[in-house]
Amino acid sequence: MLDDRKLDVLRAIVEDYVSTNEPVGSKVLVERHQLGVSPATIRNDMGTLEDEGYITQPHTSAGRVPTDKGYRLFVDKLSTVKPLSTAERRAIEEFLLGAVDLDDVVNRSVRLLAQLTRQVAVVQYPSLTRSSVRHVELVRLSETRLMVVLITDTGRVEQRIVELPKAVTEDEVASLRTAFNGRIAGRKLADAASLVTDLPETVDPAARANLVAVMSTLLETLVERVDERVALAGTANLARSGALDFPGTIRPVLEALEEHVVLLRLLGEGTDAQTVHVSIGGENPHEGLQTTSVVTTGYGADATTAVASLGIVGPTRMDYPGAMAAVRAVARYVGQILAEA
Amino acid sequence: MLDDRKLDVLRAIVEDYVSTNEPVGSKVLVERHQLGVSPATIRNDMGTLEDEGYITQPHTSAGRVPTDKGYRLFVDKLSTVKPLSTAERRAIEEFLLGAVDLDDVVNRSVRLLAQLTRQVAVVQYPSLTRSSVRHVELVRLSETRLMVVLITDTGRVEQRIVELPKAVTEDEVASLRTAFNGRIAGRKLADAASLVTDLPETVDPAARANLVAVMSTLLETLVERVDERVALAGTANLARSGALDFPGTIRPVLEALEEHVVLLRLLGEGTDAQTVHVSIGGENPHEGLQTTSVVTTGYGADATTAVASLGIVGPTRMDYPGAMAAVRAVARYVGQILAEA
DNA sequence: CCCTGGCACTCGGACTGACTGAGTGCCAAG
DNA sequence: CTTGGCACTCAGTCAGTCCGAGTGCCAGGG
Repeated sequence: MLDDRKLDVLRAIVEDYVSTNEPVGSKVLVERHQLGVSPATIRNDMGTLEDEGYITQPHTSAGRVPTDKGYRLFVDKLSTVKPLSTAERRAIEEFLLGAVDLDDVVNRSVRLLAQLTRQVAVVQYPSLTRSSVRHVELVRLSETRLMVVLITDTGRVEQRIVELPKAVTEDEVASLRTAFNGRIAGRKLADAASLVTDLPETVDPAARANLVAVMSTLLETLVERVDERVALAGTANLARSGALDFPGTIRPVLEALEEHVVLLRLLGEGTDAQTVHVSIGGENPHEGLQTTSVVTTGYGADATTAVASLGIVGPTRMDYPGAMAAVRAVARYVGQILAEA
Repeated sequence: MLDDRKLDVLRAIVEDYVSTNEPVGSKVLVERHQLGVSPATIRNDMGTLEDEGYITQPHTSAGRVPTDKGYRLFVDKLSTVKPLSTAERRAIEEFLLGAVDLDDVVNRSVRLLAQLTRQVAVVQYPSLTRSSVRHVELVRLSETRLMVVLITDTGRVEQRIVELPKAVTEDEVASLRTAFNGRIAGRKLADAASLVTDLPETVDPAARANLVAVMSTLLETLVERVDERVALAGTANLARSGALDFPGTIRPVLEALEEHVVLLRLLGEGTDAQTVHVSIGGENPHEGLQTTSVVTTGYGADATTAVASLGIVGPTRMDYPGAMAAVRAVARYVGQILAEA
């Protein structure tokens, strides 16, 4: 059905269209690429490509434009990941090395990614449940108020204030602190929940009531913590090509990007640190993102287990090889930095 | 120069233009408002208003549109702050009361403000330097690494990891902790810096080297902490009226909004918790915001001292009375919530 | 002195029709 | 299977026309 030349034609169409933003016709196609045949032949090929649904023409007397399906084929079969230039690599490295803490790492990454791809960049903070506990700190604010501070190995710090049902002394807090840290430090947060539950048996029964309160707060922090944080940058890039890439207005896209729930769902697709996940146009779950493509991948301290995801959002007319390369590269560097911290 | 009727005319022009988004002519003006005179008279008034630079016409055969100067006069002299409906007040209250921690308060506020005004909302996190210290916690991560956690009375928590020049024991950390907290808890962060400096005299000289390291980190946190955080919401509102309000593209505006430095500078203008500050069009320092207006005010636990600012950014063609009322109301509620926490 | 109605003028926006050129689909021949 | 030729379609552009909103100005009246 689709012989090699037709695939070449499709690739050429995608590449030309991405770079020129204009429907591409048979004539310029043979001029710009060495296809070795005449425009008429290309026209025939384009005809079958259109029949198969890979390309379409905006109106009768215009050239062809790739469809979502066409981009999909291009991404899956026709494109090779474009390696970044050494200059780019060095820029990434330098830029990220200056980071002082986790917030800074995330912020720098997201800006960097936006700048590299000239698209909207999204970086998820390292997930709590997928990180391990480095330390739990209990701070006695008053007799009945305790601040629980959770520090993970990815450098993330979360705190919650607990109202205690019963007053505690500084000493009691100290013993709780030791008990907790002895138990769950170094464990995955997901496991920590169960470890905490059977802790009460081993401690002074007098402190039990308070313990339960603290425990439930901890659990709440890690389970009910749906508000996983994300950082966003480069929204101005959406307005770059005028309204050329988006039908009428970028409003629905901006709205979708403001819903962190939506973003997290997008990022959820690419939890694997090895592969780069691409979601094109209509493949996206969210209504407002039907005209966009999303390129994501996971990142983490080691290559196998991802602690979170990052990626970009842009028009379907996007430089996929470049975007995929940038996303992958930034993910690797971020993972590396996390591993060092 | 400008008698009462001319001012009435200006007010009418601003109000009509804001609601219809169309240049307003003399005829519709007398139809929609009870001015008691004929269109011809209005035309004369409009003529002088134009001579004075308060209004302008986009092209010859069109109606008039307010200039920045016109909006300025309107805001200063002609508008009365529109009180919010009780339904709106209740909505604000309900929405903010559900907040669980500082992050939540800020996020809810910014979304609420965006929704109320249908503009871009900006909320600054309570400033570190203007808050007081509730507690300083030192966590010994390893022999030479210490985590410093700073908790303010506004509920903000900041942490930094310090590399110590010399190993410390758990006991030494404990004594440092007590020394710090006895010294600076309850003081303004701005004062804390000086209090810490003369601390060394009173402590075990052996711990000095470490102390200096910790101290400088603390200072760094509060002084060099230029990266005051801000939350942003409602950017999709910029794309609402198409490109009607912004010449060509909203890109420069989006770009400006991504620069947190710019945002902070905008918010810096309105540090007073009593008054609402309005900056119109060309009055804005930043290039990309020449076509926007900014409405800000300070907020804080009590009415006199503001710990941070919040506000909105929108096109100069904006419902100023409504925006000012919403900004003020949200600021008050946020202040109230902070006072309770 | 100010207000008013009348009138000529300007000019953007909408509509029309003609033309151009890019691009296609199809067909018959190599 | 490829190719050149040809008729066809249609978006975009340009010029011309018309309409109406809105203005500025002026002379007359309270």
